[in-house]
Amino acid sequence: MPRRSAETPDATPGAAASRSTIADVARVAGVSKATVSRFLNRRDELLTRDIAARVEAAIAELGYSPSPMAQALKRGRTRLIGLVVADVTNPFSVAVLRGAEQACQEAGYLVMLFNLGNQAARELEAIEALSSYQVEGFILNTLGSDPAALAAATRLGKPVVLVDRRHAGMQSDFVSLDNAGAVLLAAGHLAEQGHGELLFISEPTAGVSSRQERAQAFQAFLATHDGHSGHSGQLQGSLFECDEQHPQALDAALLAARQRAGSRRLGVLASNAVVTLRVAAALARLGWHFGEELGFVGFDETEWAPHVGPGLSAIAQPTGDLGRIAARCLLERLQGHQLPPRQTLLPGRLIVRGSSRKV
Amino acid sequence: MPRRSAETPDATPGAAASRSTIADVARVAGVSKATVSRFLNRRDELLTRDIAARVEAAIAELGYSPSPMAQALKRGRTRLIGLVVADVTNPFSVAVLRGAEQACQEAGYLVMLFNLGNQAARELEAIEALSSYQVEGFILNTLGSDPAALAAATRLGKPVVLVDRRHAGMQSDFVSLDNAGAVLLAAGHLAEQGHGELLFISEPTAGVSSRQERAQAFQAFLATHDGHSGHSGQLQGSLFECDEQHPQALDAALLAARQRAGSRRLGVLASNAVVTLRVAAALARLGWHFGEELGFVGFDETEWAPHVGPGLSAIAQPTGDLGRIAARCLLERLQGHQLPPRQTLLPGRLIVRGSSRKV
DNA sequence: TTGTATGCGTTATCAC
DNA sequence: GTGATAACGCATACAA
Repeated sequence: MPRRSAETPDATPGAAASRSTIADVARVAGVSKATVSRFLNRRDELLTRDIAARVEAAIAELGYSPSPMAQALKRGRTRLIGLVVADVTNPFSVAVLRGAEQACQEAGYLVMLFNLGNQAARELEAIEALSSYQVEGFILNTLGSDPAALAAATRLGKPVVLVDRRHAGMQSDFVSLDNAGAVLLAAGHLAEQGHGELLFISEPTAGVSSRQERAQAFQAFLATHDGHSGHSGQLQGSLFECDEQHPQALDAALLAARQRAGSRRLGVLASNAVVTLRVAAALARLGWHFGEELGFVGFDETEWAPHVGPGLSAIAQPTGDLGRIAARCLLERLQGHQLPPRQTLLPGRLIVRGSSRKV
Repeated sequence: MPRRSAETPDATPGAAASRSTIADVARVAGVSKATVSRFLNRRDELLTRDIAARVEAAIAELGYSPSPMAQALKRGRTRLIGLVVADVTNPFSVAVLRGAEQACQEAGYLVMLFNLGNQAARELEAIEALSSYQVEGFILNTLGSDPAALAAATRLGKPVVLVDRRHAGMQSDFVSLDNAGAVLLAAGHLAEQGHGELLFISEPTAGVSSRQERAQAFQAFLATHDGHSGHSGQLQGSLFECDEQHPQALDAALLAARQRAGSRRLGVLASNAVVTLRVAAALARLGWHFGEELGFVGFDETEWAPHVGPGLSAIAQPTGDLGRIAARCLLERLQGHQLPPRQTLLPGRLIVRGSSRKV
């Protein structure tokens, strides 16, 4: 079948108006494909002025743009970055995504997103799907529970940057909030505001590194201050993992903590926004109020934090920067820089609202 | 340079372990490339048992999987769907994304996401970038302000499904909430709960169809009930567009509405979650409270709606279904079904909480 | 039933 | 400076 001539508008619905190719441009310009290709890739060197002009005109006339697919096939470079996210519903992940996307776009890369929908089992699948599309590197914000996934990526020789969550035995670059510092910031603030009994509430750790780090930092904080008497006498605290399935267990944990507190004030630290919402639900069931029966600080700043109760104090993560830095980190490796695995830790910012202020 | 032999593990870091190709499989299995290809695509017909076994073994040994890029180049089919979103930060968009993604995945398609970051100017750019990767169709949840964008998609003969927002002069399938019905539901509820003065608050319409539809439906509701005396005397209402830049204008609008209400109760209807947050901020400035100085219903159900004030009543959109239906709609067209443009309108669901209940 | 040859749209290596 | 031509990895018409 002869190629459809370029002049034919081809209004036939359904019959995709086949994109014009480099061959079409060459024919219209009356030159060879090689010349067109040269014009495109190394337009400055070795080109007669009038030939360059003709090629340029032909490209404009046909609205030609090269096929990244074919280019990828030939060059082995796709200018594609694979971004795997545990859950797009998570605002933290989305914020990171935005930062990464922006940095990639500036560098002429396109981001291919794969959403796990919190199914850890799909982690390997994601990496394979993405790498079959020849993405040049990965940004991973996943559970990190499947070692095979990370192995697959490195086996393929593709650089990986991990965000927020480490993977077991990883050799990759890593970008994250300074969890230890952030916990200190929050717990210190609660103590300073006169909360003598602290409760750290987390999702089930389930091997997620950031959750572990935050819990450990909290324990370290307690150990440091144990025996010391703070602003309101003895400082003590405990940890609780709140399971989605058993909300009443959270209620019980809160009641128990209040009991332990006695005359001291109870301060609660929620390890992320999901936990914050669960705590809010628990308070509603108990008839408690933020800033009254308990002081509160939660990880992750959200748009709704100012409007719940007296305003929820929060640890804001530099999400955009995390994404941007992760992307830049990856892009540097793509340039071929041989560097040892780097870790970048960014500080959190405490935003104080009514929920944690001394009455 | 001779191809690296398959047995070499090639641990050289940085030197991407080149994926094995169909040629490698053919060589290992001792057959031709065509045979391998046939095994892959039409494995049932025409294949000697032992040859099939050999090919299968070779594939397993090499961990071979075909390159979608090369397949796309050859077949013209990529199994890629382009999804353009005005703003990934918008929970509505993300929820739609999830539904669409799931449906596409089930059909063996991969979703390529392009985020506009609310820059309308990038709409055309998005469509061109995506279509250069040969996506087979588009799901668009964009501003719809750039007619050239939609034109570009249809010019390329690629089917398009619009979600939530219509485009000017569109010929495409369209999936959305039944905005008129939803407004009736919300306004009717407010009236029924004894709110005699209604205020509809929207973002600047700016040509976004869903905003227009909601505003018009509200006006229609007022027209219908004008003169009629409802549960609390005369029913009246007005509309206000709240600009992000001038929050104090919103405060003034609320005060004015309260004034007009006189002894009647004031009911406020927010046209989306962003507006709801702005109203919450305004109430904080005015010292008002949801459910007291005003009754409230907002479009879009959010995770935080139950925890703001006495709980915010909301119109929940069937976001997951919207995405799923949009994807299925597109996939049907991809199968080659020639159908006229379809519109699918899904009903909203009213969730009543403290903010709108009769005291 | 299997192998050979060709082309998808590019880029790169040669000649000219 | 420019033009043939051979790959890249795959699918397919055709030959055997």
